[in-house]
Order: sequence, then structure tokens, then C-alpha cells
Amino acid sequence: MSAPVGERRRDAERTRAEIVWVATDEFAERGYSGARVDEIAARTRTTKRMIYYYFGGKEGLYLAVLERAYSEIRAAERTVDVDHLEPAAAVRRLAEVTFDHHEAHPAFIKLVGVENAQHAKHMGHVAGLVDLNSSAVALLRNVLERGRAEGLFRDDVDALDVHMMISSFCFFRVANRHTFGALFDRDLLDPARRDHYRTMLGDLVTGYLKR
Amino acid sequence: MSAPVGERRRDAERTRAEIVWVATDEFAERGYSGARVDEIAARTRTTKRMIYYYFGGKEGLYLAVLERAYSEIRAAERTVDVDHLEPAAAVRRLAEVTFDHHEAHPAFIKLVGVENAQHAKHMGHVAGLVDLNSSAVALLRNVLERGRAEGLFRDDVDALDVHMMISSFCFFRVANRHTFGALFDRDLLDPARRDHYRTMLGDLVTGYLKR
DNA sequence: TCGCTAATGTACGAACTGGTACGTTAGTTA
DNA sequence: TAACTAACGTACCAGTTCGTACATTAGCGA
Repeated sequence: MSAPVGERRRDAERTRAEIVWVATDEFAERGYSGARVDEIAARTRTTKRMIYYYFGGKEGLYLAVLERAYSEIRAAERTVDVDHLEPAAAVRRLAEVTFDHHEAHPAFIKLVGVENAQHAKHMGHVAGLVDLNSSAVALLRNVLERGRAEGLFRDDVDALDVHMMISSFCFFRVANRHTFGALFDRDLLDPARRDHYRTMLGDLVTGYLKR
Repeated sequence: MSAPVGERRRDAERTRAEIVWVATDEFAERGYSGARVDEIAARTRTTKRMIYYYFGGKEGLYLAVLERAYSEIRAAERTVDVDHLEPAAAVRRLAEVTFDHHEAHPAFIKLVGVENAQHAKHMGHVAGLVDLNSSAVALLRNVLERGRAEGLFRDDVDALDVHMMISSFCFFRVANRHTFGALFDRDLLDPARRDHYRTMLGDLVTGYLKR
């Protein structure tokens, strides 16, 4: 925020963070092979040398980017408190949180696409990722269990399937907005239609769960 | 199929087709910038020179790939005949066709991802694409209209929204199978679960439409 | 205040990669 | 059958891009 121009300051943490920040945007926007190490360096206040100093290379930097991106979701997901809501409302709330999160983090969505394009071969190298996402599904599993116990939900639904259903809708809306817009002349991210889609997702999921 | 090795044959059409075929796979697998012109040439029975001769360059080749990929869906979609089915069954049938098509054409799904990564900037250059996809939605619109007229469906649903809903599910399952598998240890394309997901999609959509 | 090391900057190289100049051959047509 | 053109192959270039060798400085601890 206040780095004196032309003066050399030593601040390892800031340098690291700034590199990861810029790289996130660059990898998300241009893909793994499309991203240029020189370009990332140019957009930071430091040099390419630092990327190799801190991250070893392009791949190491990409790994750091993936790790940070996923840690940020974790923080967002933790804010959800659904225990005091009735089952249907809780499911709807969870879907909305995913909906909002996807919309607010297009760069993350793009990274998911980039990682899939590489058959998720880097994901295994990011520690704690699995536990992280599993816990998110566990939350949903509990709600479904409650709904079943109260006789409100079908008893043949799997939490992971519901999670997939919710993610599909939210992911597609953000990830494919360009081709969808080009083909059907409809901007899926138009703010005027935001509430419509949010409600639609809730209806879709709760409608599926009701017995 | 029977090109004599080491012998020079002139067959413009075959050469063109083979280049596009290989390039489809290469662009889908490695993305636009990740794909290598030399690599594509090496995997054909001709040389890099021919790519420039027929397509002008990397971008021209990519355009040809996009065009062919979309034309192939058109053919598939035309096989659907839903007029003799009752509305709910017709919608389910349309969803299943999309489901099957996505599963059978992973390279196409990847190309959609690649094109979105580039903000769909090439799509406009492929003639007839918009009409093509619009007609697919028109089919769905007719069925929904029938359902509404018979008092079976809600009257506030938009055909394009339903199309999006269906595509989301099918697209996600194929496009994100790698990260999903890595995070949750579930293979979304496991043949043993195929029918389950197909039925689930049908239930999901028809459930949403019912009033 | 004087080293000592983490942190940073500069310059450069080797390999890669899209693209092209130029030569050659197959098949058609006058 | 001679000439002409579409189709094809070879060799190469110029720009790019990841990575590194080497020089330099900031700030901390003795």
C-alpha cells in the first residue's frame, strides 16, 4: 500500500503475497501454460528472480496459488450456521452460500477449470484440501439427516449428490457465461437476474428433496 | 484408412480432415496456448506446412475445430423426436439426450471450457452457431408450452433457464470430474453410477417444472 | 559498527515455437 | 505428352519464455 518507489525495501511476506495475488489472476485468466512468468513478475513490484527464489518455478507458484484459493473458501464456508433453521430452509441457505461464493470469486472458478484441464494432477500436492471439502459436505449430510428424521425429505438422497447438484448450477453460471451469452444472448451474471437464479436454485434443490 | 506409407498421395480432403481431427483432441486436451502446432502436425500423416496451407495458422485451425465440433452436436440433436411424448416424458427425454451427448463427447466439453477461458472471442467467427443452438432451445420451448397448456407445468418457467439447468448438470459431471474425484473420491463418470445420475437429472428437472 | 545472510536486482542463455522461404511432386488438362 | 497448378516436404528463422549465474543491498545480531 505504501511502498516507496525506487527504494529497496525488504519485506519477504509482502513480496510473497503480492506474487501469489498477481499469479492467481494470471493463471485464472490465461491458464497454466498461457500464464507467463515474466508477465506475472512485471505486474508485481518485484522481479522474476523472486518467483524462483520463493516458489522454485512456475509450477511451485501455481501450487501456492491453488492452496491459497482453497483456503479462502474454507473461511467463507465456516460462516454458515444452519442448525437453527428447519431442514428445507437450511438446504436453501447452503445453496445460496455456494451461489454467492461462486459469483464473488470468478478467479477461483476459473482455477477449478484450469486444474481440471490438467486432470487435477496438482491437487494432491495441496495438503488438507480433501478434509476441507469433506467437512463442507458433512454439514449438508447432517441437514439431510434431520430432514429425513422429520419425514420431510426423501430417504434415498445422498449428500454428495446434492452437493454436486448445487455446485453444477453455480459453477456453470459463472464458468460458461461467455459461450452461453454468445449463443443465447443472455448474460447469466446480469445483476437484474441474480435473484431469479438464486431463487431458482433453491426451488430446484428443495423440490428434489421433498418426498 | 489405407494410405501407403512412404508414398506421396494427393488427397486434400483427407489431409484437411485428419488435421482437424487431431487438432480437436490437442486443443481440448491442452488448451489453446498449450496446444503445439508442431505436435499436431507430428500426429498427422502430413506436415506442419499443411496446417498453414489449409488453415492459415494456429487460430484458423482452432476455428475450424470449433466449427466441426458444434456441427456434430447439431446432427445428434436432430435425432430427437419428442412430439409424440407427453410433456414430462419429453422433457426427461431431452435431458437424457444432453446427458448422453455430454458423456459421449468429452473433447467437446473441454473445448467449451477452452472457449470460455478466452471469453468466447472466437465463437462469433463461426457462422450459423447461434441459429443452431437457438433451435435446440425452441424445441424445449414447445414442450414446455404444451405442458403449461395441459395444466401440468408451472407457468413461470423459461425454456432457456431449463436448458441451462440441464446443461449445468451434464457439463459439470464431465468437466469437473477430476477435481471432484480428487476432493471427494467419487468418480462421476463411473459406469455403475451412470443410470443413477441420469435418473436424478430427470427427476430434478421434471420435479422443478411440476406445479 | 561491523560483518553476515536473507532478500533483491540485472543480464543473459538455451530451448522452444509459431511462422515462412523455397523446392518438389502428383495429377489434370490442353 | 508437355505444361501447369494444387498439394506437399524440408530447412530455417525470429521472437518468445523458462530458468539461472552473478552482483548488490538491507537489516539484524554480535
